[in-house]
Amino acid sequence: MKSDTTLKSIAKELGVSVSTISRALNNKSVVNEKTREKVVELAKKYGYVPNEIARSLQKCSSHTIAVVLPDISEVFFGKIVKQISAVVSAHGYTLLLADTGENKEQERKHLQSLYQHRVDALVLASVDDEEKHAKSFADNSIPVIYIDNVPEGTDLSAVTVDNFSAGKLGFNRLYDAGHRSIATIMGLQNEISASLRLKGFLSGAEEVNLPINPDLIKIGDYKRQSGYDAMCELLDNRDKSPFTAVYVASEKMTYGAKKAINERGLKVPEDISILGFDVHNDDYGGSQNITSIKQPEEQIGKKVGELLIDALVNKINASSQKILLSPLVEEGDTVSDLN
Amino acid sequence: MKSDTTLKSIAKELGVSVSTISRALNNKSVVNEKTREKVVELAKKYGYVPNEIARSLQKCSSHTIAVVLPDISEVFFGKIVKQISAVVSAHGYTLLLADTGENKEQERKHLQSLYQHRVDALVLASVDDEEKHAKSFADNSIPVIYIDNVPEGTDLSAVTVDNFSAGKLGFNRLYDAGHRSIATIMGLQNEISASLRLKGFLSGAEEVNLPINPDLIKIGDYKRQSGYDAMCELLDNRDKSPFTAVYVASEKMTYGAKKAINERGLKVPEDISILGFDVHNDDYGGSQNITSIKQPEEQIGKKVGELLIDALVNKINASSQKILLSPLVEEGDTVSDLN
DNA sequence: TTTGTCCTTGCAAACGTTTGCATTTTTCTA
DNA sequence: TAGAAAAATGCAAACGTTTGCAAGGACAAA
Repeated sequence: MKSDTTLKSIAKELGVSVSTISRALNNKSVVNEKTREKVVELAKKYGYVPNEIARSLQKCSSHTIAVVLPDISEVFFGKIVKQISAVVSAHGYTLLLADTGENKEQERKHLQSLYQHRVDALVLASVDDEEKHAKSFADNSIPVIYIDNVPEGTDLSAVTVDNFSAGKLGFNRLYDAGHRSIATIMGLQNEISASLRLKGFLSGAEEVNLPINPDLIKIGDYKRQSGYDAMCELLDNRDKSPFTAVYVASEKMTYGAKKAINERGLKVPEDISILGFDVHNDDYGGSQNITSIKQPEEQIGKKVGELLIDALVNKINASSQKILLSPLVEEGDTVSDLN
Repeated sequence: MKSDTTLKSIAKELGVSVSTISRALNNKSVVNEKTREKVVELAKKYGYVPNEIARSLQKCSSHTIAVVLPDISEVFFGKIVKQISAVVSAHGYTLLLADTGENKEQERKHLQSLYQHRVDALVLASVDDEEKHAKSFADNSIPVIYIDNVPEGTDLSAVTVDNFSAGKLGFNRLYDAGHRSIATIMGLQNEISASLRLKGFLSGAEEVNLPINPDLIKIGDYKRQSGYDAMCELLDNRDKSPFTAVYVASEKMTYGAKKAINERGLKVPEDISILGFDVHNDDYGGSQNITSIKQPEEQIGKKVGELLIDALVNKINASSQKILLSPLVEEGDTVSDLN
């Protein structure tokens, strides 16, 4: 590969015009077969690699898709990115990745920079309460797809797990197993996804006319420590507010909660049942698989990729698609059946 | 933000030349202060965003860094990417990410495509046994930095944990705790990093004149299942080839091995001590923290970022830097002290 | 007033492509 | 063999910047 070989240099060597070289290499329009052969041969000899930047400028398309995430080291996002990459790279697109560190300001900076790079599309897991920065991509007809945290009432497209259903499914899984005193540890309620999960959970309870003791609802920040702390509070209050099961709404909080239970010498699921959220048992070191409500990351990533290809390659401009994927129950050994 | 506002359109509106607009906005060369103000004001009014593609073409620099990995959903890589992103984005660089799925052909395709995008640098965790594809970046004076798996005797730069030391450190940790029959589960020996770890392990044993029973050396493929399988074999042979501790050379195999032990009703560390590798206890759900040899991901990523900035921004062209970072022991509760 | 200096601005080329249109060459038909 | 149709090629503009060089104007010193 040589980056200093250009259409021009090949043209000069061959004594033909640049246009001919371009056409020969892109085998689009008609070029004399003998000419083409000579061109191709020479291009190979010199290791010609087209300059995508020049191409982008000319075509007004960078063949590039921005992916903006709060934390790429989270397995959840990693798996999604992996799928998106697989789908779009098959169509010649490359990912521009930005990690915002869950910081609103960083997110805005990255968006600005990516806009400057004239990305063809944007996939965004936002931590920003304002939508306008993402919106301005769409205003310039750059497709935007939200994942994970979808602003309420947005016009933009989105692919996520159905968080309301996930909350309800969690409640039902425990209720169906005979649990009637159910605690929960949910995420920060200023995030849409978290608040939907709680709503779903409560709605499940309401449907079966089971009152939920407010003392059994704890809020954490998704980190392991907060799951641990919340669980400790629940356990401390167990005399006053007893419970037989807990639904923990994030992977790391689930681990923290389990740790708190084990530390007190209680057994899972004999003493307390745990239903986790999005636990990656495959990657996980426990001897016991945790029953959990799973987000279908592979599906999310794949769907995002497909929407992107639809928009960019097939030029289908379905404005504002809202894809809600169903959560699943992944069975493990941490929920006991009281029936 | 508007992408259809260009230097030209602002120039026309203001009745001055494009050059002046460019200079005013880049506040490089001298421009009349009043002119600059007018330009800046108009640029803001129209939401002008420079076209990075045009800029790249002109400057022969895309402000873009390629990161090519076998599996972005691995926490190890995720953490590295996060750090690299943090360092380089502060200097205006953006990451182009490619996930090869541990597939040599995919890796080559991605490299080709990234080369085409004229990235300014390449960070590569390779699964390719041939070095030439990466080499051709360097041949065109594009800095290349290997991470994780560094080809033996390469001319290119590299930042990794010192795998030999990691192997030795693992042995010593167990030996110092009084263990004398030490098993190990290592990675596939065609990968340099894995073979170095084994060499380090054996070298540690040799230094203290402790013979290692070859039956106690197992090879896995880094996945959880293979750790489980290898451990089962070790346990099945325990009568013939007894051992009190095992050093498992990857995170997921560590989990698998622990599971195998627990399933047989054996206790860690009372019956068997486990020393893991690169276990992320923070993210991990076990009630017991696993003692392990840690790769300093944050350091790796940070160092890679710094080398990139040195090369790209500070124009220090130190050819072929080999950075070996020291592994650490992260103490947990899975190695018993026999002294 | 002249000369020279400095400040500000414009011109035009360059970066490497693609592509509509015009032009040349070839091939075919009558 | 002329003429037309078809095929192959070239020309030049365009994409949106940056930047070396030159030119213009203002102003001060002589």
